[in-house]
Amino acid sequence: MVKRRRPNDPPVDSSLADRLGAREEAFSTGVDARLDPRKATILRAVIEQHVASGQPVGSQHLTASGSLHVSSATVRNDMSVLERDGYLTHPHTSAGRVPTDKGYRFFVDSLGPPAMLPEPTVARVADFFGQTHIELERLLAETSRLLSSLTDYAAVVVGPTHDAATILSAQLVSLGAHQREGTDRQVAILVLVLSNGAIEKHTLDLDDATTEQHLSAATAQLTVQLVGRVAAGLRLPVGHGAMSLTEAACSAALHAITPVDEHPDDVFVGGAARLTRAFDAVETIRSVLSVLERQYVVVGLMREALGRASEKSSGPSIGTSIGVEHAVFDELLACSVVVAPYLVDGQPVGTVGVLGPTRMNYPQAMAVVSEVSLALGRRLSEN
Amino acid sequence: MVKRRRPNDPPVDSSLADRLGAREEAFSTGVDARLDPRKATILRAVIEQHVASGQPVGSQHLTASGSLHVSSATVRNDMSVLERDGYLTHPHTSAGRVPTDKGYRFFVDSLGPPAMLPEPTVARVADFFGQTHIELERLLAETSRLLSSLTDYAAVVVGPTHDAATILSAQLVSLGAHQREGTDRQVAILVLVLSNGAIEKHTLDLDDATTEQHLSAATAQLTVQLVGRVAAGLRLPVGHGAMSLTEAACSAALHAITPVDEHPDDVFVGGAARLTRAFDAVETIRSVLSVLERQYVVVGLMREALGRASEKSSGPSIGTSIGVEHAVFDELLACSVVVAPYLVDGQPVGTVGVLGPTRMNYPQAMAVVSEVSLALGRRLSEN
DNA sequence: TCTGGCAGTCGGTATCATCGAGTGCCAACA
DNA sequence: TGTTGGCACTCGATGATACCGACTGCCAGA
Repeated sequence: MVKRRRPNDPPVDSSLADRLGAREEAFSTGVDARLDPRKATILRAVIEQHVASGQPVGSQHLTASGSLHVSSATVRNDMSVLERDGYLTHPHTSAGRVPTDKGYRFFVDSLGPPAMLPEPTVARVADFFGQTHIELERLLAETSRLLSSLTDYAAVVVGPTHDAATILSAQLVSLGAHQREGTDRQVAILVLVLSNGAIEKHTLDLDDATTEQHLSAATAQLTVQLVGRVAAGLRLPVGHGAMSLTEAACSAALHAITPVDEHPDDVFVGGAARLTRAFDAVETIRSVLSVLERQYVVVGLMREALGRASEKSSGPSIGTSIGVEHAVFDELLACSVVVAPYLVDGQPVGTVGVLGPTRMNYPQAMAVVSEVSLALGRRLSEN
Repeated sequence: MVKRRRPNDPPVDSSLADRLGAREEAFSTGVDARLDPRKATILRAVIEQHVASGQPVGSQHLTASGSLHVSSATVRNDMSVLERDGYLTHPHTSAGRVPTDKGYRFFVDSLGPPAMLPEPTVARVADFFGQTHIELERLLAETSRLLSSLTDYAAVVVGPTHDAATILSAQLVSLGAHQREGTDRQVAILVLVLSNGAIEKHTLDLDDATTEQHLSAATAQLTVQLVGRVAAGLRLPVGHGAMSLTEAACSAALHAITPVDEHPDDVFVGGAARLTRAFDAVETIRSVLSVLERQYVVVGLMREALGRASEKSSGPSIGTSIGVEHAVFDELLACSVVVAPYLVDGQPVGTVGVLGPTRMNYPQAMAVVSEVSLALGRRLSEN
């Protein structure tokens, strides 16, 4: 029964109160004074225990686990304050405490720079990205698997934007003629190769019997007009009257590289099956999985989480979004997201992230996401 | 209490016994005489009820549902024979009967040609494939969603093989030089456009500083050597000594269009989240979902099921694989698969299918798969 | 060969008592 | 004022028990 108290690490993000004040409406009492050191420690301990065990944690458990040198009664008092302030709840009277989303948010914001990953993990990441060159698409898909396997949550990789990429090649290829609604039509496909290794395509519907000669002429024109230009700089040629073949192709090119909702950036979701372990209610599993099947929603979610990125002093910026914070996606109320952008030549071009239960091992997830985003960026910067 | 008996439809696939004999080892009693009409009717009724309700079905329920004009005692007797012969089981003494995989197999084999689909379903399929042209990949992905939404099971679409397709264009594009392990290397990407609308790509690692001139020369040579040729006819040029750039590119082309295990045909899995409703054990859900994430396994499963296709007189051949029949994939013991090839210009080039619980609505699933495979084939044959 | 009747089986559900982890509060104390 | 030990109270989880009902299996009679 040692009763020594020790001064605990007190770093509390001062913007926390503001950021959460607007969000957690159920809690409007103005008591947003930053937590005192011991309460912060207790909150952290509750979260760590709860994440590890999945069970509500009681005051006895906490004091028994050692690092806290106060009596269980004191812990109880502090916990009830933490509950009043919205950081904890308990499912019923005689149960232990469970962190709220606000509690997790505090926890995440009070984390320092990402912890060191265990050596084997670092090695796996290095091995993975040290592989001989593979297709961009495949690389991204495999990256999502890697992330998922390292964290045991579902992982998302959003492919690089084409903004900074230059067009290396443009080609119009005829797929041949076919009959449609009585008239002869012809379908051609425009293939663009971009400097980031992506290949984008778009079909064109040609309304008259365009000859091969027309197509190769158009391809030549396209080569002049497009190759070497930065993808983001593409503009629609101002057409006067009917569009020429080249103009139509330019417009198709623009479509091909512009992500829209129905044709989003490439998104790779890996390890979704792992989420079955993360939740106990089957209905939750179902709704989360079906959200993950809608790519544009996933992209939106990643963007949302990235917007919440902390501007830490060192290391990459890591975004987190916890439960109610992305309440727009109400199927994901029980989920948290940890994302990081990856940089090619210093510019953020895409994101990687994991999606798991709010009861997530944040430090580990953040460390892994950070490591993988750095490694992926490095890899893509190579050429 | 009407006691009139009526002669029921007796078509029993005579090859059934042989096909199952080798498979269901737990059942070796030689009693493989085809089922008498009433037992067949009872079996069918049990299956239909069980599929509809999910519950074991008892003799009373069957007689109450009307179409069976015998007493429950008679049904009981028949059911116990059906159980002895391996078509039914019951989970415990005081429970009703549940079909075995062998029971489902009998049921499926005794089905006639696919039933007519309800008008709205037919309309949805027609609408879907009547859309203006979209990208091949997108079309296939959306097709898997359509299938899934129509059946409420997970759906799989395997993209068309390139065997019959001709090469429309081949192009080598440099992605620029980069440093790797001290030496200067260069990466180029070979892009093939095939007549079926597919675009295949493969990266080449060039070990010396190849110039743009070399690449365009090689592209010209490739165009001569490859364009117009049938993809299946590609052969590796017999190299004497070091490979020339063109030879290397040809070899890359071969790789690009040859599906191997690590680089399978395009596979699109849609609606996997729907499987959460199909099983009650979370562990089953998890293992099935994680199998669906391994594309090459899915391809193998589809192939297996397609090999089991019935050679019915009319309509497309529909393959089914039920539980133990694909015991190789032991995670899928609780699953059944219904697949059909789709034909382009009369040739089967790919498959569509659904994967659901063995307790599946086979007639409906088969009708939908059949309809969609026909429609997809028609659509792809258009150009 | 079919049928009605009846005994027997056994899982599912409801009820009830018990247990114990955990809280909240209070008085005492540093 | 903040901390602590003690104590009453709450309430879900667990386990025992009984009951119900849906089924089967069997048998004797039509």
